[in-house]
Amino acid sequence: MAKQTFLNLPLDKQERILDAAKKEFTRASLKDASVANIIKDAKIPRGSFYQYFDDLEDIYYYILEIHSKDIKQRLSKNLVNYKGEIIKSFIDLYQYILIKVSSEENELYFKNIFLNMDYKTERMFLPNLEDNLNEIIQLVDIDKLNIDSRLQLIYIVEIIEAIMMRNLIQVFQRNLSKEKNIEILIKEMLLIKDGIYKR
Amino acid sequence: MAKQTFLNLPLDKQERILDAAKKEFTRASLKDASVANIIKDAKIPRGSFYQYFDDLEDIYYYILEIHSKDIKQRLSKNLVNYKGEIIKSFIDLYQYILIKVSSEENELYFKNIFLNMDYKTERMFLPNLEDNLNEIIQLVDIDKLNIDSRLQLIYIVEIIEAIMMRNLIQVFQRNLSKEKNIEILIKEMLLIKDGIYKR
DNA sequence: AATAATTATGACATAATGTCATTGGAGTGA
DNA sequence: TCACTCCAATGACATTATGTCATAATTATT
Repeated sequence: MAKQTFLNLPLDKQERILDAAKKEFTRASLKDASVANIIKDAKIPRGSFYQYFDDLEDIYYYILEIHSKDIKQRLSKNLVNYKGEIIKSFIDLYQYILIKVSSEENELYFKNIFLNMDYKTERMFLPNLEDNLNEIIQLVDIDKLNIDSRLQLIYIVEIIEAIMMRNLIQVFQRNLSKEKNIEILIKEMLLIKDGIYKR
Repeated sequence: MAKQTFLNLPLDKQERILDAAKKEFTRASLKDASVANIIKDAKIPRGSFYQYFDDLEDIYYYILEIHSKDIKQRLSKNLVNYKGEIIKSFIDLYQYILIKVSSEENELYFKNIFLNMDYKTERMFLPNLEDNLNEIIQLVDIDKLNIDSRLQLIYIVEIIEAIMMRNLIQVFQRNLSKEKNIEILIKEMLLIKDGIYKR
């Protein structure tokens, strides 16, 4: 995940390389992108690239992490603000993500990311077990939830995140408005909140 | 999706090629697999391969479809057998898939498929909007469901399939027993059936 | 037997990957 | 000032892959 050599570089050079890589990942999926295009654009020799990163994947996930760092933080904040209300916290998180991925500067980059989404990329992008999810679930108010133990919160979070990801992909696949897209997300959230079977 | 030339081939030759390809996709992900290995194993010249398939992806999805054809059919059958009961139908489908993907001959192949799962592959593998899902949702009994229109069934099916896929991936990621895995799936299904919030 | 249609073949042009030996330069200590 | 150390920079290279294409071989059709 970015070798020390890269991190030692002057910031403007780092930025030049990351910009070139982001440009390439805006043009093509991870599968179709090439190191050649990145180094040409960033004006660095081929050997240097491999001094900085293991390979394409390495820089791909490095850049993605830069863009998703605040998403992971936002969830904890929401849980505090909404007093452990999990559904509200995730709906707010979704709106936050939606604004972020459809911002002028990032839209085409994210379009490419989401149209080629795989499970590994998803794990990098959303809060997950490997990072701070364990701390996060401590913040959830489970009194109103239909579970026997805090452990089962994992199931709920996974379901919610699956729903979020699917709806995000729809943004770029269909040409729905942001409003309509959020409307559907909220409908689905309520569906699993109250149950898909009638009370 | 497999050119006519391939389909004209004698069946044993077709099979030889498909076997070689499946072997390669058991060894490596779509990203890491190579045409070279397939043609070496199948003992056909390079040119022939490209007479039969557009490229690696082409044969990858062709093989996957062979293995998922009956899964898609099974869902309709279940809906008939279970009189439109959607949750029961999907739980049965899950058990059917689980047996299939962990069968002696297919286990390592599917392990590779699932550990490298992406959304495109998922759409190929599970019943989806593009194929007969529209007919399928006609079979669902929506009287007990918490929706206003049959259209919204799509949301429910998507949520259920997302849950299924995540649990299938777990089979190969963690080393859970099949029994424990199904137990968790059923728990999650009941969770969304009754709602994640207490009644 | 002649001709048409289809399939088989492997050499080739092209492009990509990751490595490595060497060069260059900045900082340090004597 | 010099020698030395430590990184960073560099691009040629071996290797491996892709997809194409002209031609040969085989099979079908008349």
